[in-house]
Amino acid sequence: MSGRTVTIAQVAKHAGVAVSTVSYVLSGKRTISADTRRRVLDSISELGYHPNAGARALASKRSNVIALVLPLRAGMHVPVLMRFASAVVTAARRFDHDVLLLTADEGTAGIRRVAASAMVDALVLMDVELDDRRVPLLRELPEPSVLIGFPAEPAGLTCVDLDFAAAGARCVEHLAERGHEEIALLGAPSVVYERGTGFARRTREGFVEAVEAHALKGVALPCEETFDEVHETVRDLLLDHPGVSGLVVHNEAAVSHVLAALRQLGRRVPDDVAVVAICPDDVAERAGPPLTSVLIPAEEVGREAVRLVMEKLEGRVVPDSTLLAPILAVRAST
Amino acid sequence: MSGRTVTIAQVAKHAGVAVSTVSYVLSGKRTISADTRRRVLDSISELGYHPNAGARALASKRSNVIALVLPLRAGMHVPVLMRFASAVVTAARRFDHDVLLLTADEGTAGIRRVAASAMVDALVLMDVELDDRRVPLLRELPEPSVLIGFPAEPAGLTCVDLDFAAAGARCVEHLAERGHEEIALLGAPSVVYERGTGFARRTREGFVEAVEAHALKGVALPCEETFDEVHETVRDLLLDHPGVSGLVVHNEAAVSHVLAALRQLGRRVPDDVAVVAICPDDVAERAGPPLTSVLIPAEEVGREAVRLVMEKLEGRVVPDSTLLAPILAVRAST
DNA sequence: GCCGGTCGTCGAAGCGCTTCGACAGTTTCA
DNA sequence: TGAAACTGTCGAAGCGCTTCGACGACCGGC
Repeated sequence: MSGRTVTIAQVAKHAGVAVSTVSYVLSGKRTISADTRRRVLDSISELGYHPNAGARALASKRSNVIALVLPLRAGMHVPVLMRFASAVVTAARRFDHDVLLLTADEGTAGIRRVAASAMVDALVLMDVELDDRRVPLLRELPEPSVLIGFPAEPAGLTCVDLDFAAAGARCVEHLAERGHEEIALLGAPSVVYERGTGFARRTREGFVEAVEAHALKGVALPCEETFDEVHETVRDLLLDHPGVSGLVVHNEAAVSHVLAALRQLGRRVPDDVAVVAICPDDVAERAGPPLTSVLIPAEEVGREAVRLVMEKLEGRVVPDSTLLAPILAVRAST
Repeated sequence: MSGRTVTIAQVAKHAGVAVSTVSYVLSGKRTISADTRRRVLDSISELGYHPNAGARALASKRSNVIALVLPLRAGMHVPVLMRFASAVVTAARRFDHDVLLLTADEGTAGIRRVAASAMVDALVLMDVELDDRRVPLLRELPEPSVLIGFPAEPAGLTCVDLDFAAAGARCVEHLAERGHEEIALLGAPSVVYERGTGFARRTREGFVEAVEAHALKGVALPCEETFDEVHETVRDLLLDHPGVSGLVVHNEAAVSHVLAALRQLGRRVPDDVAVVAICPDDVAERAGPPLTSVLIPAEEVGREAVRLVMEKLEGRVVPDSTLLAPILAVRAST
């Protein structure tokens, strides 16, 4: 309410105290008597006071904003990204911070800019690649940062992710428990492996190791995302490995095509072929039939990333690596 | 370069000029001799100077940040959202602005907060509903705003969107040209219509009107998003309306299920049933078969929204309503 | 050769906030 | 019963930037 912007000076005058007293009421950095505090808070709400973010940042050297750097490249699981982003915003708000959105197409320049101009106090980066150009920059930046995903050399960085190797292994275990002896992994498009994206490779490694550990026969293939290519991949797979009775699909965009292809090839799920997916829950539930899946815990990862970056802002030491355990939800497909 | 933050004062000293001169070089608001300008710019890059955003905002009353308010509710086309967001960020950078990300779960409080604290100069809101609680707030806010989507009462607001009515009509026209006489629209889940989301209704209206205009038989149905529900909807549709030979699908998540259902029901696309979708291009291309579609021009809408909000920031008058014309891409499905 | 106009630059006054040091007034406890 | 230690509050000094008014220097016109 009231004409134009309300300043702390007006609040102070209205409450009959000094400007600094208002500031201390707000920050709690010095003790203020209950009586004074009341009066100040009353004035604040009566006048509709909101501290000016710029002035606050200038004086305190804290902007209360964190940067969220999104990838937005080919081959990404866009809906998952969105859920990460949403989780990050929500979590940041809990720490009284806002989120500045950066896209990767500005490259390292954007990161440097927002850090150097003190627009943000800290950074959260998504979809980090094994050999990520932004990593060296982060190391030399004074602002704390947290990565979602793992680069090849994560020493000295703080990284969070689903434990994809464990997720791959968990799927294999599940199929082994169900008695399948020959299984296959349909993964990301080959370009994603070539780019060195960590999660795709780690899932495959977990798959391969678990296959060996359980003495199964297993094959891991990349998988493109158009219907025709998926159909071809599935057909060739079933021809080349007729004994395959279990499928792990780690490719959100291809999931429904895989199911359609199996249907068309006359394979019933789960009677002829069991299918486990690594994908968001809603995709698994929406599929026909609903898929047994390891969910990608976007909310949890986002929340954890924010928690870690806030810890670092407080100057506390946090673990270099945080791997979230996979959770398998059993549905109709196995 | 150099130890800790570089200020404008250090640049001024290094270049042998006054602080204000450096400022004018940067802003171009007063004429500066070529010689002085050179020296200042050299000092800036030598010292690695980046203006402090907080100080700048405080002194100039401009934060050079716009807020992007995302919905993140059930029934949303998440990948489309992401592309909007990305387009908005890219466009904003072109105007030398950054983007603060807000999610709707903070409600109107978040909008009020970032506006009142001068964190942002302007706002862009996505996925506006017909009866949106945020709209009254926007009207009273001094900061300019642009909506992506249309509320019931758009007077006095600035709104941008794909012309969904025209898109629905365009699909009908296309099917009519191909000689289909009985067609159907599979739309959003019914909850989306009930919520009063504009784009779903407008597509349906465009569809219905065009059906009449072309003297066709037509039926419009909501469409859920799980495989089983889609399958049922399609089956019932073909039973109840055996003459239907053309389908318009305005539901991104259901598109691949519709195709799978048709396949399972023994209908060939496009020989038995022609399918036109209103969805992002990549979904249409990835489908089997690739779909004739009206693309959702996310990039263009985002860019246009930013352009409009910048115009308003400059104090210029802009049209209340901007409808982007639909573009139909013909592919294998019709 | 003098006057009114640019042109290019400077100095200083804020912008609204945080935070430090100071200082009455109260307790606490040797 | 004083010195020491708190408590609660104030005033003022910035934080780094933009912007306004001022002011020499230089220009052209009469």
